[in-house]
Amino acid sequence: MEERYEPAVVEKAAQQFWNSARSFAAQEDAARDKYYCLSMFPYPSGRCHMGHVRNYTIGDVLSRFMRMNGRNVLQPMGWDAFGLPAENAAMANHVPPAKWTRDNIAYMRMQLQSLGLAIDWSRELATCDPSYYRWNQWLFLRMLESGVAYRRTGVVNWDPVDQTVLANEQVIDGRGWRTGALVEKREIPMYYLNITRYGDELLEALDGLPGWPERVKTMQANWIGRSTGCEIAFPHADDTRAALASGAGTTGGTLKVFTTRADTLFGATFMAVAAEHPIALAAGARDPALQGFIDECRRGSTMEADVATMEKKGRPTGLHVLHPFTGRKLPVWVANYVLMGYGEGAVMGVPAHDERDFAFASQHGLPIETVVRSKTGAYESVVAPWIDAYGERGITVNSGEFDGLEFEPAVDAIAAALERRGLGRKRIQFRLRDWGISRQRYWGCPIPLIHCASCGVVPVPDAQLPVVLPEDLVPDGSGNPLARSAAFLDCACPRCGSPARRETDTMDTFVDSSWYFLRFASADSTEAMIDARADYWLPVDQYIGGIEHAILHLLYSRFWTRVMRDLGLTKVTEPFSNLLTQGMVLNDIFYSQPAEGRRVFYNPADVDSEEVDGQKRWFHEDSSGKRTPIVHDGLGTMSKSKNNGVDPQSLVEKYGADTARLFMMFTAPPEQSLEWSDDGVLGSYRFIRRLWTAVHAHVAAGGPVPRAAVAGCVGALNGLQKTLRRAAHQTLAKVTDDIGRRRTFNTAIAAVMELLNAVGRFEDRSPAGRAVVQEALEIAVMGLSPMIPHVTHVLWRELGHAVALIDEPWRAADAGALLQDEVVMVVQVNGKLRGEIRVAVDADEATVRSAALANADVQRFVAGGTPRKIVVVPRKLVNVVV
RNA sequence: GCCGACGUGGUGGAAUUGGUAGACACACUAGCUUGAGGGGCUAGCGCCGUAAGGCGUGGGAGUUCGAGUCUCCCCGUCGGCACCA
Repeated sequence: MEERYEPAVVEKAAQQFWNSARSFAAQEDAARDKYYCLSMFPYPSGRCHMGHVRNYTIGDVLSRFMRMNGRNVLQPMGWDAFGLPAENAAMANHVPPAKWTRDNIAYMRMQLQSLGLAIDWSRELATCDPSYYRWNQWLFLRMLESGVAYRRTGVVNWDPVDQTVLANEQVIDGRGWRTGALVEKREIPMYYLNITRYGDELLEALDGLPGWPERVKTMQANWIGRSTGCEIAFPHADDTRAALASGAGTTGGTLKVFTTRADTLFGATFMAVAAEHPIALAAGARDPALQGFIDECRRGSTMEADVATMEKKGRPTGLHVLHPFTGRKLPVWVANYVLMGYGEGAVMGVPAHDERDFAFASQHGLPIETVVRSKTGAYESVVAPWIDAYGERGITVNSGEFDGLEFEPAVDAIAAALERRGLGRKRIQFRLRDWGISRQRYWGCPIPLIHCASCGVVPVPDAQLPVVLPEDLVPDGSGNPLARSAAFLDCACPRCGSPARRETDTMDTFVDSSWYFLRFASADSTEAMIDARADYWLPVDQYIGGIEHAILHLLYSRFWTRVMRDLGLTKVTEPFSNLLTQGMVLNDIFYSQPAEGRRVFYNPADVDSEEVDGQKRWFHEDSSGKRTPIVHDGLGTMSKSKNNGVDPQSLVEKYGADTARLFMMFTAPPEQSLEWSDDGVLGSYRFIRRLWTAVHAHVAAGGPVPRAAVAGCVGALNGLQKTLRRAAHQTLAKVTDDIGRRRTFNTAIAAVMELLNAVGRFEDRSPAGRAVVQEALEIAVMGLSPMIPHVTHVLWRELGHAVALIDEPWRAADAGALLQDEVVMVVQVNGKLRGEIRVAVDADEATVRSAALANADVQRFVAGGTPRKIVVVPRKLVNVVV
């Protein structure tokens, strides 16, 4: 055995063994329990960062652990290969997105392989391969047939200078990121998937997912946001009716709203509608000032966070509706915080009992009328000046025949009365909205439709799938290059044969990632989207990915799997049995903002700082010595777009993959977010080297001790030998529990470090002593092997084993080795630690009490007082209360 | 703004079911080693205090014999908010 640990040599040898033995090629085997372990596939951004190392090492630790525990493990890998960054890179470098993407995949595949992951690479897929995305298209057509997919208009960000649709990420402070032009909202036709149809099921099924973190289930439940409320119709007053009849031509006679607080209906003093609402449009047509306000509302962001934080603005339309019970005329306002896409595009304003309505009414001098009082308090007749809205549920007042009711009876009574008049009813409403999948972008899966002048929108026949995306186009930032590609556009109408045009919109990349986990089970199938092998492997037993996917990706995947189930393609309903949400790896974000054009992000490694008047300033100095002042924008997830990733490659080259893996697993538990720092990498490296040295010293001193010889001397160990053996088996039990149940790899590693420290202090070189050391080293090596598979693979051989470590069964701790005769208990006086006692492990409570009271330190603090109470926690603690 | 989480020594973290706060490491300090460069070993290392002891888990209150852990309020940080993935 080499005395020196050489990571490059060790890692090459181990990887060559696994490759030639095909250790990680997964085969369906009905006789064995399968374990499908999946880490979320990466976007091929160019280079891996430490977040990837964390994600894939966690999956690898679990895969290797489960394999050694007898499971038939599948761990595949693929590439989420469509998306916006490829188009941005294409614009910057004048390279087609396809080439950029495939080059990135090649480099990142090499990086992942250098980490020694136990992956079945024969199942690798990329979502930009026609053999993959043809099934997106195929299923989309099935969804159109079943009505799950449908067409309607939706709102997008429009850059008027580039004449192009912008992603939310490309809108910065309301302006296009390249042009700086004020962004406008624009309504265009799009395709939607009817996820709300599955809203109830997606919500209720969360209870059947015990392997998911509570926080994720809570977030999903809140996102779906099922609420019971009332639809209420406010009849148009004469002025509104007249305006609509002459204006937009809309009739219908009422203004509909949805509310969860029908009990406050009598407190409604105004109505607020979205800028795009028919009443707003009709009023705007007659009032240029109002039209100006409506136009202003059209600008600005479509993002909920922006809408929720922007200044609330509104203007009166001059039109009115009638209260459904009192007939009172209520003014209709246009408000920028009411969005057409949510609910009915209109809300009733109840300032006394809603924060936002209160702020709006206060600002515009609208009446505020109390209709709910608290259950406990007296009637709170609140007169001006108002302090705040009373938003709690209470007892109705000033509500005519509905006075004196609690929340639920009030809602029920009001809903029933509305229904009798034909002006409303109870209704269930979801916060969840249907999923718009159309993207006006090139680098995505083409939507398989054809536009024909005579037949309209015609689906591409299955036999003509896939609609292949041309891979040689280079986007330039203005519009979709597909729309300028005659080779793509021109086709014949499948129905009438006349010349027609292809749809140029592509699909949201969330479509690609909503079913890849199913495809891995039948990755080579050319005949079908998935086949019977999916029923063997699915559901995914352990899914691992960043907490940032807690809602969208996971919800879309749950939805998509149900659609496939309902089409008879799979028996699976829930795709992921257990979910581990990995915490984000954070790093500083730095950018400079030129007077014109887009922000430039700087990697933290390229940023310097100085103190000026006690204030820290950041700057970037280029090779010519020119300094650019830089803004520090806090901490954020490592990403390509923020240019704050740390490439693991230099770490791997310097210390080896095992050190990189060990460090990421040791530095924090997996679910916790982590501020990147490489302090401590060296410590992980030194630990591996200590492990190597310990095995080397043991083997050099007389060779490995065979297993039979170890077993032979267990019955006749002396005290110190027994103690080390107990420590070894306690470590094994803890490592098994920490990996298998708790998923706290950091504490598993710490436990092995302690064991190795104990081995280092153990100086007994007798045959029995060497046998105990052999066993302790085997436990250390096996226990760490899921984390540092390469070095442990080699060390296992050196410890005298012919079978490769990855093919060994995981050992169980010997219960006999764990037994103890005595325990140390701590004694508190009034809750403060005062002493220790040593008692037999099975001592009864009376013995423990008297031992505690007899302790000299305890007596000093009891100081003649009488114990009022003595609390005994068996085998742990005694608390004497004086 | 809304939804979800997190906050413990100089640093990363440990404390698994309400029961010894700081395991295991990093950094630092001192010493040893005639293998100078990220070497090895030993010792020290929460704060105040000579000590006895006191204080201490973002801040404030509460429940309990006992709170890092449970409850309430506040502050800060991170993730998500539907076209980044």
